[in-house]
Amino acid sequence: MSETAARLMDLAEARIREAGYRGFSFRDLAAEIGIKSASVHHHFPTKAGMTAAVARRYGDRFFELVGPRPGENSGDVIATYRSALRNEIERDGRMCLTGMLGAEAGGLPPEVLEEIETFFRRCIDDLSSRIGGPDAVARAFHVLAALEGGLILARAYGDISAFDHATASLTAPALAPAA
Amino acid sequence: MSETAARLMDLAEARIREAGYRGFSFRDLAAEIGIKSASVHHHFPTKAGMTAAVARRYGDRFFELVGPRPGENSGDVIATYRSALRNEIERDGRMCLTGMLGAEAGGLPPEVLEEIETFFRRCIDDLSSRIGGPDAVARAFHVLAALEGGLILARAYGDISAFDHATASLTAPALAPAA
DNA sequence: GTCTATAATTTGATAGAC
DNA sequence: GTCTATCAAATTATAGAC
Repeated sequence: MSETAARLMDLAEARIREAGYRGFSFRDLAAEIGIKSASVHHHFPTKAGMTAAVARRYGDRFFELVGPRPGENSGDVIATYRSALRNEIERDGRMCLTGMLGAEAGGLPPEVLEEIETFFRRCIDDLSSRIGGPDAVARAFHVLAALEGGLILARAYGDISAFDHATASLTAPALAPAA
Repeated sequence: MSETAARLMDLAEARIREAGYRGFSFRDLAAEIGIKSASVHHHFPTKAGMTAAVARRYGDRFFELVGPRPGENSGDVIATYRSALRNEIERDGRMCLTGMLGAEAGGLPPEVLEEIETFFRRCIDDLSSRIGGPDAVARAFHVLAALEGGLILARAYGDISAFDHATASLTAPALAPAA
């Protein structure tokens, strides 16, 4: 992949995380790096295809980032996921790409939807297998939901501490909620 | 408010929950009820203003729906919120309106953002005061995040059981996570 | 790989008649 | 309250020269 294509994907990723699938245009991306929109189409024929490629790359990076380390325990896994997603909003105040596109799922081209579904299935598979125990799958769903929802709250509040409040109990389950 | 205006708001709400703020147009709404887009502008001068009105009405309905009942305990409150948000995806497979707009926060007109922020603040205030206890605020954040994130997962999976898995532990905290 | 040029459509919004 | 007519801008995409 050319460096121009990579820069275009970087820009598209940032815009999608900021305003969603309909929140960016080829003209925007082109202008930002000083080329024309027709040249963007040379690298990515369609917007749907480009978005699917961005989502796939996002997933690849994510799973490399949260990959298992020898000797970890289940608490480490959740903290790793939490840290990875917190980093998104800490960097630039934006959503997780797949969280954004998951919310918008009903209005997305099929090829994008497929990438999003693949990403989340992979998350649940990975998380649940590393958490282990009888309720591992449900706990994986819960962790992922709290993290994505925590990002939404932090966005709405314009304050990262909303994410911290929302997700603190995930990594300290032993001390957790009492009625 | 005229019945036409109410129907337009209903349609806008459904579209936003499906594809976000940029996922609907005045022409779409107009066509669906058999009028012209110029007539929509008569009821709602701007798209941003209409969306803010839709968000406000959504919040008013929501808080009426989850309003406190005498004699409830903290478990009831969470179950009430859970049921209210589950109902969204159960009805038509769509997101919570404010969850969608919260994710898109970075790309929204200020007047819409303000409504979203107000909604979530009110949620946290209400939830935390009814949950009570020393960690009430953090628990309120956590509950709300898990519910909104649960909706995202259900959308991405195209399966409401993702929401159920993700949020089941919220209403049974005593039996919850063990390492 | 980038450009000019252009097509076909959609968008938010306005003016003014009825 | 709805219409026709229109606007200026933006959008995705293509053809073909350089």
